[in-house]
Amino acid sequence: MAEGDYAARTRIILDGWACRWKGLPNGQRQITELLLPGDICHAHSGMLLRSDHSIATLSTCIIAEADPTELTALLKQRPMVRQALRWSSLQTNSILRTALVNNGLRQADQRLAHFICEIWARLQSVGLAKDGAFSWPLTQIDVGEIASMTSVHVNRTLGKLRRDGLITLHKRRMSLPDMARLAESCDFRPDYLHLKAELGSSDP
Amino acid sequence: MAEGDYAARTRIILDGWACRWKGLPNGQRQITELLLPGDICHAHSGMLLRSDHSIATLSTCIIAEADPTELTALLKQRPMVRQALRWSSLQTNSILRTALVNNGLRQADQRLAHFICEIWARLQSVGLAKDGAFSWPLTQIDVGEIASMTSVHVNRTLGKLRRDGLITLHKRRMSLPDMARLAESCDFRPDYLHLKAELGSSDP
DNA sequence: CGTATGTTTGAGGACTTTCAACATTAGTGG
DNA sequence: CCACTAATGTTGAAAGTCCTCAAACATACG
Repeated sequence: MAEGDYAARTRIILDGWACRWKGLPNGQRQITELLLPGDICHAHSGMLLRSDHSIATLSTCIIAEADPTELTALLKQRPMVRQALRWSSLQTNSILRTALVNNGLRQADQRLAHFICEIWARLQSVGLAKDGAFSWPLTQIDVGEIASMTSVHVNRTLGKLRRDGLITLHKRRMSLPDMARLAESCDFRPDYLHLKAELGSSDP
Repeated sequence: MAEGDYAARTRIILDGWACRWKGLPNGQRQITELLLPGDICHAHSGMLLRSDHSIATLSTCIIAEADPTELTALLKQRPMVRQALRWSSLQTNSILRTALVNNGLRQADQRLAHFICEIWARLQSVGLAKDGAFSWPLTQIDVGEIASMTSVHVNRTLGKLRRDGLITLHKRRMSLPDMARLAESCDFRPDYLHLKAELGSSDP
């Protein structure tokens, strides 16, 4: 989907990684959010807003598409589904705010560490991270466009995290030997993801 | 309102400027959004989420508070109000994404220029900017916490914009002598605010 | 009118970028 | 299955942007 398009159907990522991004006339790009398996793509249905950003896949993906009329019906009948969509929008909001803090305040090493922690937590919550290890399809260029730094500096910074024994990254696979130390190094506190506790409270 | 609080009542800013912000243990702060007159404060009602950020005023403010039960009733009866709230949430989203691009990709002068343009556009849309001039209650420290830079660098950068004849800032009043050149200097395109066109389409 | 808050300016240093070259990996077609 | 080409990763040196520290100045508030 490209910037300026009218919001398309609601989609859900079943497998693979995608992202939302915005570009500048000079060619620079900024990835604003990662879309991981289980994430909802557009919940704009019915608002007829022009999208202000683009969406792209970062790996091969399997994506489910919701039929608009059925979705509307579902939303009328099932308040919990409506609530889930609203929850998703608030979580997105919260993740965006945290990204702003992360990219704005922390410097390279802590910034990447925090980003890695977030991915870990999100994948963990959908069962895709076992023993602190998970698939990592991102190139260093991708990471640069997420963390607002050049791929060269991403490379050097990942090297530092490696030398510090905080991460192992090989063949598109990331593993975190010492999760506690990594989280502490960048003050990662997963509250902002609203993952466990709130999922429980929305059960009844 | 402070981080960790449970989301409070829905409020609307009638006059003055406020903001949402997050802090780091070392004392650094990042302002993630400005709340201008007409903006809605929390539309989280009923979700019982812990807030992941704090809210503060940046000037003296006049704020309206909505009665939770009346608001719930209103939302049931008036689909347009519900739509307006959803629209507000999407706009917030969009503004956050643009801030991420702005702070991440542009450098100091263009970054501040773009920020100033955004404020102008938002104030303009609620009738608070006449002839490209408007109230500017922010200190340079505030601006630094918005744009992720030190107040010293904000000072030097504002000086540059002044010398370039792009802004005039005196006694808490900002005016933009050459709006077109300012907007062009930072590639400001207000689409992402979804201001005019969409307000029209939600009229019927 | 004094004190706290905010602005302005200088010099030096730190982090990050840029440019460039080279090594490695992944993808494609024979 | 291998060979070849494009994409990605890695490393060095130099330059820039921005930050830190510090002090002087202006402004706002009680």
